[in-house]
Amino acid sequence: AGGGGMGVGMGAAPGGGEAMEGALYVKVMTDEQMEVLRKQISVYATICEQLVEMHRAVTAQQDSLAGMRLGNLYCDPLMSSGCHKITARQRWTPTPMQLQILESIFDQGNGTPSKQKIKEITNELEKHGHISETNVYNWFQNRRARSKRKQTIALTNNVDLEVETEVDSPKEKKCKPDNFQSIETPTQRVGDSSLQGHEIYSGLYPTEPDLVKVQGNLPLYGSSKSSGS
Amino acid sequence: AGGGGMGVGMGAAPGGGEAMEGALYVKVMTDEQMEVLRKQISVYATICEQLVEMHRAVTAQQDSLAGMRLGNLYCDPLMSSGCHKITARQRWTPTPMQLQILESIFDQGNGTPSKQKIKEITNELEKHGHISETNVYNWFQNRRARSKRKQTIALTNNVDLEVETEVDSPKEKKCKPDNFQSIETPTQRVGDSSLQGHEIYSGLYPTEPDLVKVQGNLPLYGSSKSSGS
DNA sequence: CCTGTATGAATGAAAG
DNA sequence: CTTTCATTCATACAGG
Repeated sequence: AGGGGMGVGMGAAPGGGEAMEGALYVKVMTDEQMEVLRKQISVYATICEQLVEMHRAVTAQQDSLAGMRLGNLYCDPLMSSGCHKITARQRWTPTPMQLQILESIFDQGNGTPSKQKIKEITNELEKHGHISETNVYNWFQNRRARSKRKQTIALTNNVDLEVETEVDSPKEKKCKPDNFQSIETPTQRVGDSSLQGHEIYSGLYPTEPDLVKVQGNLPLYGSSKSSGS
Repeated sequence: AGGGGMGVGMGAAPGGGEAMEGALYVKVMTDEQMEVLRKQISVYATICEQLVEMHRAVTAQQDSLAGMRLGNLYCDPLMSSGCHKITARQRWTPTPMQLQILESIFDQGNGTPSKQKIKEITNELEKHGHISETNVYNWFQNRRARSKRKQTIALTNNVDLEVETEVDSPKEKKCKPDNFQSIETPTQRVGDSSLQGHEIYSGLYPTEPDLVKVQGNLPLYGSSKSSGS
C-alpha cells in the first residue's frame, strides 16, 4: 500500500522547482498553522486506518468464519516505516550559547522561571538564534524532570545493591504494577493510536473522480472562540 | 542537516550576528502545493466517508447474523519500548474519534461543561473506547488552560518590548515582522480549532449524534492569514 | 545505511 | 482555574 506518492511538498524548498518570482506573493503559513494542518491530516489518516482495519476484519469475518481474524489483526507498519510525512516537524535545537545560558539560569536554583521570567529569558536567547517562549518553557520542564529522574534512578541503583531488583538498564522503564482504570475494559478499545505524528500516505487509495467531491471545502480552521464561561 | 529551524521569519537577532541559519526563511507554500494539500485532505475526507458507509452497511448486516461486537479491534498500541503489558495502560489516551468529539464540543464554546454535561459526554464517548468522567474533566481543564496559555504567549510576543527592548539597541525597529505563532487573531485562536464538524463520525455512531453537533458546514480557512500586527 | 541514545515536544493527571 | 509533574512520542544525531 502506499507506494507512491507524493506528498505535498511543503516546507518552502526555495531551491527546488521553479520558485516564485521574487517571493512576493506566496502563501505563508506559520508554524502554528502548519501544526494545525498536520494534526488534522493525522486525524484523517488515523481514522482511515482504523476504518480500513474495521472493514477488513468485518469482511474477513464474512468470508471465513466469525472470530477467526479478530485476534489476528495486523498492526500496520504504517507507523514504523518512515514514508512520506506531511511535514517533518522541526525541532528546536538550542545553540551552544543558548544551552549555556539556560544551564546557568537553571543552576541558579530558581525553580520555576514563571511566565515573566520565561519571557525575559526568551528575549535574551533570541539574540543567539531562533527560540520561542514555548521552547524555553519546555526546556525547563524537561530539565527538571530529567534531573529528577536521574536522581531517582541513582537512588534505585543504590538500593539495588542490596535488594537485587531488576533495575540495571539505564534506559529501563519501570513497569509499575499500577493499574487503576485501564484493566477494567479489556474488550473495548477501538484502537487508539495516539495521533502524534502519523504519516500520511497519499496513495492510499485510487481516488475516483466521483469520490472526491468535497474539493476544497474542508474546515481547516474552524471558527473558534475563547470566550470564557 | 543540523540547523534547527523553527520560527517563521524571525527577523530578530540583529546584534547577534550569529544566524548560521542563513537568511530569513519562511515557510511558504505555492498555490500549487496548497492545492495539492487541499486535494489530499479532501481525498481523505472522502475516503473516510466511504469507509464509514461501508462499515455501517456491513455491520448492520453482520449484527443480525452473528450479533457480535465488531469494530472493537484491538491493536496493541504499545509498539515501541516499554513493558509488555498489553492491558495496563496507566494513562488514558483518547482515540481519534473521541478526540474529535471532544474538540467539537469544546469548540461549541460552552465553557466548562457542567457535571451533568460531563456525564453525558462521558457516556457518549464510552462507545468509542473506555473513558471515565475524570478523563473528560481533565481533558477540558487541560484544553482550556493550554489554549489560554498559548494565546497569552502570542499576545505577549506581540506586546513585549517593554522590558527588554533597548538592551540591544538595534538599528531597526524591534517589531518582529511576524513572529512564530503570534501572527494574528488575538480574538480567535488559530492553534486549536482543529477539525470539528464533519460527517465523518456522524455515521460512526448511529445511536445519538445529537450530542455531537457536527457543524459540517464550516467555511474553510480563508481568513487565517497574517493580518497586520 | 541502519541502530541506539539524547532530548524537544505533547499531554493526561494532579497539586496548589 | 493555574501551574507543575510524569510519561510518552518523535526526532536529531552519534556510533557501528
